[in-house]
Amino acid sequence: MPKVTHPHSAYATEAATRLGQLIREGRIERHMTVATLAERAGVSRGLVQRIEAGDPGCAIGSVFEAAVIVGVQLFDAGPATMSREVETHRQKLALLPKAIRSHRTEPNDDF
Amino acid sequence: MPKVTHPHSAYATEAATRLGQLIREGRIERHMTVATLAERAGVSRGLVQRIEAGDPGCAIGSVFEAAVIVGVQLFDAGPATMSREVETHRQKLALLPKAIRSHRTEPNDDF
DNA sequence: AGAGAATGATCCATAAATCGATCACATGAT
DNA sequence: ATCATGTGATCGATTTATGGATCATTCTCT
Repeated sequence: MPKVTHPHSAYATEAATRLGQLIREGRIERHMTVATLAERAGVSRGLVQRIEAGDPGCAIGSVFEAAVIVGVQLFDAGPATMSREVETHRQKLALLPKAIRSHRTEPNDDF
Repeated sequence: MPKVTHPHSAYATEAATRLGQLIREGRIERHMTVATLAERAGVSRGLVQRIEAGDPGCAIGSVFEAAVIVGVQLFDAGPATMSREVETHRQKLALLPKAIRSHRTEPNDDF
């Protein structure tokens, strides 16, 4: 009996695809070869190909690294402001509850 | 001699951290437990913890899946528009060159 | 049209991620 | 203060991703 694996939602899958597109687009704009991008990112050429294809199994660190190199902006924060952004939210998170108390009700979905 | 692995750039690392923050924030806002999010995303509780901690080794599909569930928007496209976005850019990419000719010059970085 | 290079796919070996269970501790409600 | 439970960490076993090599094809430039 084959093991059942949980499929990803369409949105998650498409988001990975979209990021792959952005990376490929950025790479081509910069006249960069797949092999060159791979070397710069410190990964193999095959992995860059899977990243650009939107393979959901790729490590997020490798994908983001490739994105940075070809100039893809992540979460509305450029390389200059990302640090500050993280620090700001570290404080915001400190104010939130550390543990969630089960109300035995359905999780709140309306935001 | 230990094998040398390529470290990620600060920006890539911080982007993973930032996404983890967004996910944790979204989860807490919805009064969702780590275990509940894990179950909904089809991954283990331990993996959700690593995702929220910003571990760069996590599969991008699992991270995005968790993000979707707690309502984190990815690449300026909500669940309703992501499909169209991908399709639009598929055509745009088709117009770009399929292979990059090495000019024997430095890759173009100014964008 | 021809040559050289980039791309994409595949295979195997190895490194790494993920799971499931378990434990100690922190947290929030009563 | 007490108690139930969420959280975070760790361990071994297993699945999976990744690297490196190779091959066929497609593309770009001359």
